[in-house]
Amino acid sequence: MPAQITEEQNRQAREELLDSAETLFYERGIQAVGMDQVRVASGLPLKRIYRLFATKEELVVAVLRRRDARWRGALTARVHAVPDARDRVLAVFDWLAEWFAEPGFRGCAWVNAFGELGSSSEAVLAEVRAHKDAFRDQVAGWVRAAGAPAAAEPVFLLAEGAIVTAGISGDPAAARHARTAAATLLGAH
Amino acid sequence: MPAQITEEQNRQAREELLDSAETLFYERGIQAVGMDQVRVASGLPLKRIYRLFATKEELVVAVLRRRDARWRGALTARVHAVPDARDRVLAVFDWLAEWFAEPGFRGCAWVNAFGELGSSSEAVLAEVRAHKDAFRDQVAGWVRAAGAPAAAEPVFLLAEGAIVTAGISGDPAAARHARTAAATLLGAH
DNA sequence: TTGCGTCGAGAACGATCGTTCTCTACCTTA
DNA sequence: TAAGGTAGAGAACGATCGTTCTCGACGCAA
Repeated sequence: MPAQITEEQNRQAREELLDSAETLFYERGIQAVGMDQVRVASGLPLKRIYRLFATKEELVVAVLRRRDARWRGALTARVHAVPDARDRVLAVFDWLAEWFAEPGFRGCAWVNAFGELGSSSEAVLAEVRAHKDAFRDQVAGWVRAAGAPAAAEPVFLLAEGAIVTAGISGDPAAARHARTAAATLLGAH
Repeated sequence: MPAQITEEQNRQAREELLDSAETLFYERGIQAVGMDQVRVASGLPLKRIYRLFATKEELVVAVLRRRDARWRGALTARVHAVPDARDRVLAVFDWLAEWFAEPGFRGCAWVNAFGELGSSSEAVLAEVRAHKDAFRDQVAGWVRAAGAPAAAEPVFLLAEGAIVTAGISGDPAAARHARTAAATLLGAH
């Protein structure tokens, strides 16, 4: 064991830290999780955690940013596996349905973060808005490619409504209803 | 001033307390507001606050419950002022648009509460679910009356999506987009 | 081998939280 | 008028928070 910590070790510790923090924050809420619980879950000394992220707020932002990349990346992969442009839009809701059915699904991490910190942390608010804008742009691109540009915003709103509703009610059926409505808005085939 | 507090005084103090707490909770978030700030804003002694509500959680639930009655009451009044069944459904989105444009609009108080306390307070979670179920039932009733029962859930999802989107982005335009989509889902006139 | 610098483990700090307690004043009733 | 009980004001309590500091251990350069 070297006395100096290598760059590679830092990257690995960073990932483990983000893994632990993301799980805890999503399960229990951000404010409900203390840095000491993050320390226990990650197995990293508090000192090391604070060397990687100067404040809890920075850690929260990093968690959200990495989750955004993974979440939208998975969505894109799933959608791009579908050839037909119209079916691609509907695949968004199929993907949402699977997400809703996952054990431990607790709604949208960004909406939850907004509810917790949107009014007290500018950095978190900016991260939440960046994620939503990016998601909206993705959806809009696929809807336009399906030849129904006017449906872009409504389809995005249906997705948002389904996510928040499934999160609160715990019922994944919202994805099905949103999918049907999206199909209607895209126009008859 | 009597030494004993009358029932009427208790009711009035309760309302003032709920007014102050609701404003603070909505503006800054529930966890971010201490009971001492509630005391200052309401002008009531801490002792009296705790005689009206045994815990902060009880106060939060009472705030949400009263807000639900007022919020859905205002919505109903606005919708019932419209005679045509189809226009009634669209009036929901007109009402939302006005709400979004109000200064200090910060999204859905129940969704925000869910994000903050949904995982740690059973009572708050139940209150949030009760509100969303009631709102969904209202919307569904109006949509069915407009002769498009299949559109009930999609219209509800559009409303939810518009609320959460307007809250995060700060842009009231979501109501307009949702309204247009709802009109389409209700069928051509 | 001897310092030097950085590490991990965990105590400690100051602030703040929800909640309760103390104490004084005053109204009510006999 | 005297006694009793309840009010308000605010200190106090114990817990917990994010963050920092202490301290002993250990790898590395000289």
